Amino acid sequence: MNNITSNHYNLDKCNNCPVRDLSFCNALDNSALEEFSALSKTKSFQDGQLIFSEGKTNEYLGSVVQGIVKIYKLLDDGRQQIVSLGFPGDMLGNIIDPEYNYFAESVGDTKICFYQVARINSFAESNPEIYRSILSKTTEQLGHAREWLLLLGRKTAQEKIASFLLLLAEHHKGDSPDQAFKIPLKRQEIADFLGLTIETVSRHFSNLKSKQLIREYAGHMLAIVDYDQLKALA
Amino acid sequence: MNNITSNHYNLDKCNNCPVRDLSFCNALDNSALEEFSALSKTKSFQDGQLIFSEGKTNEYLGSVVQGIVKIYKLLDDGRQQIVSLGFPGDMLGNIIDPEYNYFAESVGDTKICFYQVARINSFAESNPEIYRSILSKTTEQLGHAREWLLLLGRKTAQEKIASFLLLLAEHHKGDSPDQAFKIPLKRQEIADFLGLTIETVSRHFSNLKSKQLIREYAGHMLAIVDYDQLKALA
DNA sequence: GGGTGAAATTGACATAAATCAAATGGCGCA
DNA sequence: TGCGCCATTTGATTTATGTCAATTTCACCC
Repeated sequence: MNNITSNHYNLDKCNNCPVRDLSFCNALDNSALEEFSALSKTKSFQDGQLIFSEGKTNEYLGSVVQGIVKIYKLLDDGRQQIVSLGFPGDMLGNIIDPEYNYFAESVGDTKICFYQVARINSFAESNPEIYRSILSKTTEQLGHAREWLLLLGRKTAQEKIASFLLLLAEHHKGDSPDQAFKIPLKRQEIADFLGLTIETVSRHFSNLKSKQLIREYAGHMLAIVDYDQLKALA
Repeated sequence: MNNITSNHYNLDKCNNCPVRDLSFCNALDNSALEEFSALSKTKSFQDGQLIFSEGKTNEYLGSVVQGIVKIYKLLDDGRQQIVSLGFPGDMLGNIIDPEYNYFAESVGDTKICFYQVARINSFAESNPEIYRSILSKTTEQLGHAREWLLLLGRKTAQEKIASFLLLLAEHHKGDSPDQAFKIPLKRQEIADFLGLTIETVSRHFSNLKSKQLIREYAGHMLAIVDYDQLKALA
């Protein structure tokens, strides 16, 4: 990420820039959006690929175009906590801090659209409303983080799992109600997102299956059988 | 808070507005700061007093002037998680969401400076840099929230307590190194901040005391005896 | 100074989740 | 088809933290 401009990353000029469809830029009018989009470059990442690291110079602001990105923190002994999942449309990083404070890694294959922080700032001189857009995204992320504080600090393992499944379901609302979807995270990642161990995650999945609240098939396809009852557990 | 403009709250016009000294407005030049400050009103709160509630219309953005404010979320059955502590200089609330998403309550006696969100927005028409200031504060809060996600999700009770004490110590750096300070939170509040029970908090305080890493006296005065060892536990 | 009530501590015990260890399942690939 | 590698599940056991119940401490006030 810190050498995103170097050739071996093979960046594409982002012509029909994805930000157009993202609330990210909802404060910009069409011509400003055009101009801003021209500053972006998209890049593809494979499953498990590192996107940026804690401590590295914060040169780029990203926007998830496709796939899911996990943002996580590490303790010295390797304990890991995922602090955010970036879905399409979500902002990645910030334009304030001099360094990244997190690790970001691709969950499955992803496409991410990057903007140089420096360019955003100079663009903002004539289009200051860009800051309000970014503020809006950041406020949203703060809300999610605090929701998760409640989950991590006060919910039981079962409640955590139920909340997580409902969160995933939220992101498939468009598809069609009660539609099955693929669980994008491995059990270990779910554990690192919920502050649990892999075994506890597995056991509670089994519980929910035996209670017929969910159904899992064909690898990792998940169907929520009884949405209301699941919600009651969350 | 939703009737902050009504008489019985007895608001003072904030003449020498505290925001002047807060990074909150660091993007504003002097005359703009003057103008902005004139929009503010300070209000005092007593220990335990509710400042705003989840679900109420978000009409005001606050800035903590004096004392500490706890921001928390509740589950239906009363389980509580403090998601943020607001120290002097910290922003309270946001200018994006239509409603408050949290409860805010005074920890000890506090003074808070309020701005109407609507006025901030109209002020921003001629001073758009205000958005960058608020973005900066919000990004900082997001960083703290995510740091706490790591704590809640992955740290042991002992590590949580140690981290908490170091956090408090951070806010007394100015006073003088190794200076004792008053623990502003009750045990129950500490528990609700760390995702623990009051008994676990108490036991680990006792542990740390018997290990001579900290000393507590005269009610709730705390002295960190061995800073480095405490840090090693965090 | 003694009484009152809230807050904090301490003890005994229960339990949810972690840990350790095996077994099973799924999938690419020779 | 079967081997090998992960990921996942399941089981047995331990442990950190929660729960329930006294007891102690402390601030406040008459």
